[in-house]
Amino acid sequence: MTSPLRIDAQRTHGRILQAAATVLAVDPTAGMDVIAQRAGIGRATLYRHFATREDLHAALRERFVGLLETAAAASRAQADPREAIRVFVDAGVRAVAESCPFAEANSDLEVDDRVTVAIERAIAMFIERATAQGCLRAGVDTAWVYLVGQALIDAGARQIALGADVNVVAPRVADTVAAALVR
Amino acid sequence: MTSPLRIDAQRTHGRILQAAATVLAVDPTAGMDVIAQRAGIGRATLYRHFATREDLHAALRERFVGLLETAAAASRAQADPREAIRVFVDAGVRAVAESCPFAEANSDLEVDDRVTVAIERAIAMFIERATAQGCLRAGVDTAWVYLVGQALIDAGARQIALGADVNVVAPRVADTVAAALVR
DNA sequence: ATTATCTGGGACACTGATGTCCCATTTAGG
DNA sequence: CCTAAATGGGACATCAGTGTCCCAGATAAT
Repeated sequence: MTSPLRIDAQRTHGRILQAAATVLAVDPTAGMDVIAQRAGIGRATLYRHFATREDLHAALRERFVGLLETAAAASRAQADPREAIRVFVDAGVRAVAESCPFAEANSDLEVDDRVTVAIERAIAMFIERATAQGCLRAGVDTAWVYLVGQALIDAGARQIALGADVNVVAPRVADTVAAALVR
Repeated sequence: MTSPLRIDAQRTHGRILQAAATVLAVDPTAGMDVIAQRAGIGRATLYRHFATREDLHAALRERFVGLLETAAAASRAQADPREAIRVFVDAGVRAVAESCPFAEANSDLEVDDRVTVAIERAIAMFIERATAQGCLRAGVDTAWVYLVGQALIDAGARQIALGADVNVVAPRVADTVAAALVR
């Protein structure tokens, strides 16, 4: 039906996503004009690719879901719970950093079942293995892992959007989360 | 010069601050009408007490600064670094929960020197003592303490605004931050 | 009881962000 | 080279949030 995008249009599409991710990570209320400027294109062109701010969010979210599900799978493959949480958080930081949209009034994510499902499965498996191994800190349950993980991942991703090096920040956040939850 | 407020007006003033704190903690972009409604008053009355949204922010920030400086003092009094960070974070969660929403595009706080000064002094002392005692985790510096502390304090405060019990959340956040930074 | 203060609510102007449309120009692809 | 697709940029309507004003009614203070 729809003919494939011309290659320059595909590039533009990607540039927009990238720009939106970094801009919105720092200021979730930034206007479309700011995003367009960051992407180096006109505002009208931005609207040709995403008819609505909400559409742009959806696209970002879609990319995020993919990255997150991959991360969850990689995490599951780890036998050691410490390593599992580390892998998941590391990937989570990268995912948020280049797909943004946690910040946008958390409401966005709760809408998408796939996100919560992927996260909660990963957390459940982590807790199970950590409990079996007796290294889970007292009082840590699913909700707390979720809270701590989300808070630190978001903070790390913001640093990256601000110019910090992903390969420094991501592992560091992962270590910190692991330290916070496991002894 | 200015005659003191009538007692019902004082009550209203307090109700506004309280309402603003809880509403903005959940959604920093919430409109003045939402805050007024939460406070159980009319929008016009809200503007009689705070001529500008920025004025309301300033008032919240002022309350926040006071609570934070008290917290910093209490933290300094603790000899054990673990206890010092715990005390500071616990008070920090309560301060954010009932005063100022960090979230509001972090820019707000960076403007106020007193906040950063109080925080950085507390952190510096913590790091110094923890280093002397050799219990600081590898790679933890001032910036990282700041990042981790802010992220978890904000997350905890949001839970409280959402209805969670302060006396459960605050100590828990404090323990988690301590675990994340000290071994 | 009387007055000054406080409040509720509606009407209004203003501003900034959103989304649409159009036209001239550039660029990819057959 | 030639056509269709993509872009830049400006003009425009719309809408939501902000802040102002006014008036009638309620409430505290003396």
